[in-house]
This record gives sequence, structure tokens and C-alpha cells, in this order.
Amino acid sequence: MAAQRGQRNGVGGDTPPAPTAAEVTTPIPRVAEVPAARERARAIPEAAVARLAVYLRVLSAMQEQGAGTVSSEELATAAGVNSAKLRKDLSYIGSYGTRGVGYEVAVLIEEIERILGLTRKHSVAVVGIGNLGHALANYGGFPGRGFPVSALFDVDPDLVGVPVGGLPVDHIDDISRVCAEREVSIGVIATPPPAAQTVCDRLVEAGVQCILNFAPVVLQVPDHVEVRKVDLAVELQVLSFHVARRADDAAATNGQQVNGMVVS
Amino acid sequence: MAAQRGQRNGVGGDTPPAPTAAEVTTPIPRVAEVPAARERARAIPEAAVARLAVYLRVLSAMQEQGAGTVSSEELATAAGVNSAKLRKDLSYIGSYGTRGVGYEVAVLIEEIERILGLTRKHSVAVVGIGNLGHALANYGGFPGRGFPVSALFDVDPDLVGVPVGGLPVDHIDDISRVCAEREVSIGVIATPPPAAQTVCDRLVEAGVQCILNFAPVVLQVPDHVEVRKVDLAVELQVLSFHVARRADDAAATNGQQVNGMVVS
DNA sequence: GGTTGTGAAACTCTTCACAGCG
DNA sequence: CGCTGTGAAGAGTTTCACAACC
Repeated sequence: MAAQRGQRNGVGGDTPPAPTAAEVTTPIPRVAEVPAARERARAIPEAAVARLAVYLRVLSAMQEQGAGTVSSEELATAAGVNSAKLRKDLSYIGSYGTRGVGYEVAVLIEEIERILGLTRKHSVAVVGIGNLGHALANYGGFPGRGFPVSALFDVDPDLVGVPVGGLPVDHIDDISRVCAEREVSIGVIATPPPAAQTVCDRLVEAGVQCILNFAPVVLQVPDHVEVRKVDLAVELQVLSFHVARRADDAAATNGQQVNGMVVS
Repeated sequence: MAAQRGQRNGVGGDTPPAPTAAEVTTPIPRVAEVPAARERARAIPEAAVARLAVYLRVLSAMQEQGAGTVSSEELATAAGVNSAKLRKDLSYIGSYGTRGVGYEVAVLIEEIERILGLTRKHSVAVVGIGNLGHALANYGGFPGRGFPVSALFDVDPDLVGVPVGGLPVDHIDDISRVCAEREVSIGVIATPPPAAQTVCDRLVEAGVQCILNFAPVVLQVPDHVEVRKVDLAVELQVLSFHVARRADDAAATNGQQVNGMVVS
């Protein structure tokens, strides 16, 4: 149990690409060509995948405002990246633009959704109905459709049966059965740190292959399970680092340091 | 207003390193040396900074269990990275290990805290006291000390004055005054998407230089402001991508595709 | 003229592998 | 002998810049 692998940290903006990518690729040497759609998808860099999700959101907003086409420049600006990167990212999923014109918003939306697997519904289970769990459950049908929250779990017997965001909480011991019944494909861990690994093991046992982990714990999972984590402490500490760097810079630039202490 | 820059996404594990790093570094061609502590700090890769925060957490746990020293191998395993990466990361902050022995837990904790700027308190303001804002406010003094939540804001007049997590909510119009008074250094945006940019602008106006953004919006900020974002939709969609890839793989491996459709 | 798509260069981050030191 | 610290190689990502095309 518990293969030792990197865990992509979602928030915080770093890209701990982790030893995945190429490795995960089929162990077969693969003679030469045969990109075959599936192969092409596998070749998309993790970093680009995350950005595609952002483009998708921006495109949806544009579509709502009636936009028919966008140039890479416009879309890039709206998404906060430069246009070269955007075009490169889009090139990973195919050539859907028209030179001299731009991209059709509708086409791009469709293609990105297809690549991200959003044409299929992904049932989400939230484990740990504390403050955060409550908040997540109440998103009720997570970000923009496609991710219905269809199961809630907690250890606390007092919570079992209580509806949160319209869905009654189940006991964690039923996780395997319930996840199977409701075809949960994504598990969200919002438990206290000590419970996280156990919950994770149970989710994996229940057949869940993708986990979003909010607990400040490094989860050990088998190779076939994908984990992403959201770590508030890390986020804040990275920001803290930048505050510190800034303070140092300021001290170095205008004034000078006084025995290592910045004069205010 | 609103410089166009990348936004490090925290959660989700990608590293959209953004065009920062080297760029942000002093525009001076820099003749040769002069690392001068401050310079050294600036040279730490973003990705490494995020991992240092993880190491710190693991080290603290080890210290609680009475560990005096750790080897890079042990620490790396506990942190979910390989030992070479760990040693490289630690080398960015200095040489605090003993060859043949390992690292002193206490020393490492101290040094990492220093580099991350955790010796100083960073007051946090949470804006948007909805589901998520509530959850965040109730963390009460965020992750492991050092990040006291000292201000809460919302537009809803009915919420103003109501204590959440022991702290009364202030009206968003007072953001500038309150942030100044309480020396807020980190702003957390937990508002609905349409309000995020405005709130961000106000925070910046109030002098806040670091922002953690939970709203699914690409914020435009001046160069001197650091933004990290936590984007649930992106996280889920990246996981969805992996589910899809997995499904394709399975179809390719055991069965075969039927006109591009996976046979279930 | 305008804009895409993409090789190739540049850069950043990770991994290797081993010298150096306790 | 064991483990750290690190130069160098490798992998992944971003940026450049321009040919191809509408």
C-alpha cells in the first residue's frame, strides 16, 4: 500500500509537476507514430491542462456576452497569460483556429470540454462535514455543472442523516457501498489531518481514483490514483515568504538594514 | 491599473510559474556575485518555497514525536518527494546538515521559518463571509499560528457586526481603514466572482500586498502585489482530465475503441 | 493586413551521481 | 561507511519569431 509519489498541489500556484507525466505513459516503447487521439491527450503537459480549465471559464463568460470569435491575444489577456503560451496550449488539443481571424468561441469550448472529460458527469463525494465540508457541500453541484456532489460522509453519528446542502450525510463506514451505488469518481477529503490517510485508503478501496485533498497531510496512494491537494497553510506561507522578500528588498533599496532589522 | 501577470495557482498541483521570478529580479544586468542573504532568498524557486512549507510541517510533527535528527531520506519520504529534491531544496537556504548524520530537526525548523518569514505575524483579512468565508474565519488563527485572522468583511449590512469565529464582521467600505489599523498583510478573497476584482482593488488600495484568491476569476493587480489562487473548478477539471485519460487508456489496453466511443 | 500554429531557443526545475566530509 | 551538498545532465515549460494561411 501507498506508493511514494508526488502530489500536485493545486492552490498556491506552483507547479510541482511530480514524477508523473512521461512515466505514467504506457511502458511500451511504442514504435513510432499512432498518436490516435488518446495518445495526443496524454501528451498534454499538466501545466497546460490546468490552464485549459481557465480558458474554458473565460470562454464561457465570453460566450454569454455574445462573442462569436476571439483572437489568441484577447483570450490570453482575459486569462492572464501571454498569447504565445495560449496558442501553444491550444495546439496540444488540435488546430481549431482560423489564421487571420481567430477562434470560434463555441468550437473552442466544445473541444476543451471534450479534452477535459467534461462531457461526462463526475459524481463527487465530500468526506468530513466540518466547516470546510459544509462550505463545499453547499456549493451544491460544484463549479458550473458537471460535478454534482452526490455523497457526504462523516464519522460523527450525530451528523448522519442530517441534510447538508440538501443531501443527507452518510456514515463513513458506508463509504464503500455508497460510493459504488452512486458511482462516485472524485473524492474530496475535508477531514482533520489525522483522519485523512484512513479516509483516503477507504476511498481508494471503494474504487475512487481521483482525490482532492484539503487536509494538510501528504497522502500515500497507489499509482493508479490521482491526488491533488489544496493546502491553505502552504499558500499562506508562500505569501509570507513574499512579504519577507519584499521587506528585505525595501530595506536594501531605500534605507539600509539595522542589524538585520528593517527600520520602519 | 492592473498589470497583466501570471497568477500562481495554488491548489491542483500545477506550476504555472508565471513570467515572474527572474523578471521580478532587479532589472540590473548584475555583474557577477553579491548574493547577500536577501539575494539568496530571492533565488529560491517558487516550487521549492512551497515544498519548504511542507517540510516544515513534517518536521514539526517529527519534533513533537521527539525526533532529534532526520536524514534527507526520512524527511523526503515523509514529505512525499525524493531525497535529491529535498536536499536541493534545503541547499537553497544554506548548509545545515551534517554529512554522515543528517539534519537537526530543531535547526531546520528554525531556518525554514526564518526563510518563510514566519518569525513575524501576518494578519489576515477575509473578504466575503459566505459559506467559504465562514469556514475560513472559523479556522480562527489559520494554520498553526502566525496567521491570525484579524478582520472580516462583507457587503451585506445584515452581517456587519455579527461575530463569526469570534470576530465581528466589518462593512467592506471600511476595508481601507480597518486594514490599516490592524496591519493586515494578507487578504483572502472569498466573494462571488463578480465582486472579486473590485474587492481586490480595494485591498490593494488599502495597502495589502499579498492576496489569496478563492474566486474563480483572474485578478488584475499591480506588479508589487502577489496573488495566489485556489481554484476548485480548475482542480476538479484537472482530475476530470485524468479520469478521462484513464478511461481512454483502459479502452485502448484491454478492449478496443468502437468508433471513438469507449465500450462500457 | 492579421492571426494562427509551431519549430527552436531559452529558461526553469528535477534527477542523477558522486565528491567531500564527518 | 553513511549522508550531505552540488555540478552537470535531463526533462519539462515558456518564450521567441516566423512561415503558413485566411
